[in-house]
Amino acid sequence: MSLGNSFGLCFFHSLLSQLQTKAVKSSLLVFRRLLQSNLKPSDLTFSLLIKASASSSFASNSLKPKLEANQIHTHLFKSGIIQLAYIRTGLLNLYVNLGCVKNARFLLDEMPGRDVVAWNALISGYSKNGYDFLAFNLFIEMVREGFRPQATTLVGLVPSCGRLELAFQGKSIHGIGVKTGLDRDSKVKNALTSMYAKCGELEGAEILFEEMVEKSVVSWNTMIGAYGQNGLFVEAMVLFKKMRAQAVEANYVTVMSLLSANADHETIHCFAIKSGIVNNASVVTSLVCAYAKGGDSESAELLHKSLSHDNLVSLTALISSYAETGNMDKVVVCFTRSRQLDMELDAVAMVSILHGVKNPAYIAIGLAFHGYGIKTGLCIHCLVTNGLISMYSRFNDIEAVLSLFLEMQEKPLISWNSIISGCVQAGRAGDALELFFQMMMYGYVPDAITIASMLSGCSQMGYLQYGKKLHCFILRNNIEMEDFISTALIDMYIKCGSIELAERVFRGIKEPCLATWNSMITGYGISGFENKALNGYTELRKRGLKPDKITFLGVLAACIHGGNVDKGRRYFQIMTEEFVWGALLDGCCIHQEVKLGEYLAKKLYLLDHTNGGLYVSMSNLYASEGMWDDVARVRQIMKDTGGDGSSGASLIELTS
DNA sequence: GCACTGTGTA
Repeated sequence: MSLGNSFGLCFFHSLLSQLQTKAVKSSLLVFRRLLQSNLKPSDLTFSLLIKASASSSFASNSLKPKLEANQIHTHLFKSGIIQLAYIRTGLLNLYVNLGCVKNARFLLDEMPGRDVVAWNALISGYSKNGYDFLAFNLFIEMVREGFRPQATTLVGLVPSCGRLELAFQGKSIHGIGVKTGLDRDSKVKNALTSMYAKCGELEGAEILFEEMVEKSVVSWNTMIGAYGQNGLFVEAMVLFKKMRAQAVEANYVTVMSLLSANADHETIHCFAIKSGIVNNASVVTSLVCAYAKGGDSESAELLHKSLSHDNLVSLTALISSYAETGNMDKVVVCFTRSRQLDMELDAVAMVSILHGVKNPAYIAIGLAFHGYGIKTGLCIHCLVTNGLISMYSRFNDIEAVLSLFLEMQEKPLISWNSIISGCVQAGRAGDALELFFQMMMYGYVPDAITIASMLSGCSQMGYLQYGKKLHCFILRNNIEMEDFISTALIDMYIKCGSIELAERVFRGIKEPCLATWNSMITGYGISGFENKALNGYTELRKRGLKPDKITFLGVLAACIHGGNVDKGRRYFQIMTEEFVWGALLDGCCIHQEVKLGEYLAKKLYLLDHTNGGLYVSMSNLYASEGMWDDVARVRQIMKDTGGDGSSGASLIELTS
């Protein structure tokens, strides 16, 4: 009998250890089978059971693994095996992997003779789950109780300092490492390198990296990532080449780090194929994200389909790339697919979708997603509420915006920013100003984004005095003056009638971006400085910037204002010869010039009647003016000609 | 060691 028992157990043990690597079916199922066979599980059985559950519990959002962990916990409790330290730590680790840090904490607190391994498990558990302060406090508690930290302790704790950008605490840990000699451990060195990089102290990272005698692939990856995170993309690539030169084999993290360091995704894709890393799901997901970000939704979708298991991150990237271009039909298709797979969207995906609801024609879809958000509880996230606020403010529904805002339980700065910019965009600068004062009364300090919105509000109302106060605020608080803020500031001074002050701001900028040039050119135009506007255009071209629709409208407005028809005609010719007419048509959407738009659309049709984008632009233009009958008419034409304006397939049909 | 995300200018 006892021999039978040990044979039976051996059989189930080997089954459980196979599950660890395959991680397919529920390990608990195997365990139940074992109990049904009247076998008595030993501590080894439980150890294997816990390990098998832990390896299959990752990347799952569902409740099932958590319930399974609870069941294992119960069995352990009933059999008394939970008293064994190594079993208890295993269970603690399982809870940590499932994100149940409270249960893990309970296990540590009630542990009779807890050892340093248990402390390590919970410290790194807190850190992994983003409870950075708890991780730090636990470390202090551990040291106070007289435990000596190990290399594993530091490896678990140091990432928390990087995430919180607690450089000082990170350095203290580094100090402890030096004192105890633990810093000689290569894992500790890698963790510290990453911490310095995340805190923006690249020099520290470089020193540690150079110091390492034996650089593993993890070390190289860490340093490549360090450069990438700090915007030094060329350095990241150079280091990758060095790594290759030293014959260190790249792995999936290398590929992902390079992708996030803005490396050309097609090149990296080739490299991944050649080195056989392309089968890795994380790499494919990152590639989907890279293609999606680059606007190549088609390639992104192809890659996404090649994944054996659909995952939310990849799907979200795909959804957001469709949403970015306002292609809500595709977004809905992706959403439907996620429902069929029984995948629940998260707040990040929801936000991407809401971002895509720009065209008034899709307002019903926006409302439907609002409903979905309420039903699923996603609306509790302030991320989602901010998305809803922006969506409703795009449609000037300020009442909806205000009620959403009032219902928010916590109102972080970003939500104030959402609602203030929402009011400004809806042309209600007065309300924006009132909210701005309220925000200040609550003790919030405005950031660059608040200021940019408020400046835009001042332009609307012509509040020069208040605009000047905001300018002072920017100077006093050393708020970054480039691009957004300076453009808004210039625009404010122009709209408030002070071209001189606008010029002064403009001259203070070293490298004005296109938007800044545009606002200055437009400003000169409407203030009657036609020549200065045209000089601005020449200067901008000299600097190698590519003018866009707003530049052209600014230049044309300057010519019209100066009554200089000939010059206007000449610039108009340059635009039509060098750039597409379509840019001008989209420009009409911004200024809601329906008549001019129709004229341009006819011209464009003669040039290229297969251009589906033409109909889309016209439909958008009509929609922006609320001319719904005309929108319907254009859509009917699109249907009749078989072009839906976006799919490549229909274009092939038309030309064949 | 890694991927998806909101608020801002013309």
